[in-house]
Amino acid sequence: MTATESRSRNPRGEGSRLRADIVAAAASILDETGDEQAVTLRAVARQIGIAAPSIYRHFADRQAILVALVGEAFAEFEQRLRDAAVAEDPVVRLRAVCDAYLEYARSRPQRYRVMFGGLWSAPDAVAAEAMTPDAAAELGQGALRVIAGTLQDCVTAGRSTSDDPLADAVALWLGLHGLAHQRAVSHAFPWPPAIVDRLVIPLAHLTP
Amino acid sequence: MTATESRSRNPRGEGSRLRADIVAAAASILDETGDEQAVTLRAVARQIGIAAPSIYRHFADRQAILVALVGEAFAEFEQRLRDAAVAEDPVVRLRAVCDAYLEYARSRPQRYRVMFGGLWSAPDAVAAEAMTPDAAAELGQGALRVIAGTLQDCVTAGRSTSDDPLADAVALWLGLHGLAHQRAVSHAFPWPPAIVDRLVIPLAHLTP
DNA sequence: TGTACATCAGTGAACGCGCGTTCACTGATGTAC
DNA sequence: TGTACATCAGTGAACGCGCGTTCACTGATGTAC
Repeated sequence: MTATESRSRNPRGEGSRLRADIVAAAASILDETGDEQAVTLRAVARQIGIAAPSIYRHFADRQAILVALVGEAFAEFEQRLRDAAVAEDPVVRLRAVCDAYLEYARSRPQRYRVMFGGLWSAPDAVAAEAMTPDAAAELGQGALRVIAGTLQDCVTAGRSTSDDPLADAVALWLGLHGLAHQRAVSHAFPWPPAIVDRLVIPLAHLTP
Repeated sequence: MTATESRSRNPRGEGSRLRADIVAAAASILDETGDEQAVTLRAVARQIGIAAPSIYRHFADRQAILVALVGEAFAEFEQRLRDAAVAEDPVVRLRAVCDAYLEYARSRPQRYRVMFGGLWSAPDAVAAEAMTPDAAAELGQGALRVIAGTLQDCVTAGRSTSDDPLADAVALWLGLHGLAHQRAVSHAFPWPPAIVDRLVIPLAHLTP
């Protein structure tokens, strides 16, 4: 969290490197403190070792940093799901996607919380045009499409009895989200054994 | 949000009325702004029409107000679920409990978000002894017990094939929580029809 | 090859703000004698 | 019945703090001529 002090100015034309550093610092502060309010311009600047006003060259305001952070996080998240969907067997593939989903949330609980935490429902963000309602609605849809596609494959292969894979993908996602979110939030919850199976198998209508 | 100004001092021995007013004001600020950071001592004091330091007679600090607010909210929440569990038929009863759960979250989305939002996972709250880890873990367990009891009744009546009603109650709760939380957070999500059925029926293993 | 100049990345000081909290206090009201 | 006093509910001014943001700036580096 302390400034590195060793930072030297970027060469000309590569000033946008600082932009990446800012987003990375914001992510690291968020992961460490677990509090999006702790991601202040000054905290970010301290961590990188720059003066706070330097941020304005790259972001319009504080909110814009968080918007960029969440955008990148969703892209990485979706990629993890895609990378997990490799097995031949569609049921194995679906289970791997679900595990990747939960593993992402477990490895970055605070980031997950903010991604799905309604940063966007706050009047501020949208009103300040940091993010359009359309863009906000699109976030996470990519991840949902991965789940829906894999579930569709299970149905096609006769391994799921879902009568509406798209709708059931939403239900399955809600179950995963409930678990991921509750895990991110509570350290002491007494989870029953095989809780993931108890969500995935019925929600995906997998046949034995 | 503006001060009433008409408030007059409580009679002797009933100073604790102000305590209730403080919690109510905090709840109203939270519901209106959707931001727990907006629940400041000064905002609460403004809303009630008192001076900010008057709060210290009733609460040790800012965090204590939020702890009291969440405690009351959970008690009310649990009562709603109990009140909903009246039907003779256990499946109807279970469905009514689930509907009451979702209705509570829909009517008080911001309060729901904070209740389950990990106010407690933040180092601050527990470290500041505003709340013990045990007390934090107990929150929401009452609501879970209502769901588990009703699901058990469904099994006993031969209307659910769950092999472990307590574990499946957790799974069902996670599904409800995922839906309630996502609804609280996103205004624009394209919900498929009958999403509640798609969660409750499979997670509770209800038989047709 | 030299030089004036434009561009770029980033700085340091300062602003006004709302906040949590502390402090010594005020003034009404009940109670002991 | 009167009165001194303790208790109680709440106040007003002030503190130091970290914040987002603005402003005029610095100094290195590439480029046009």
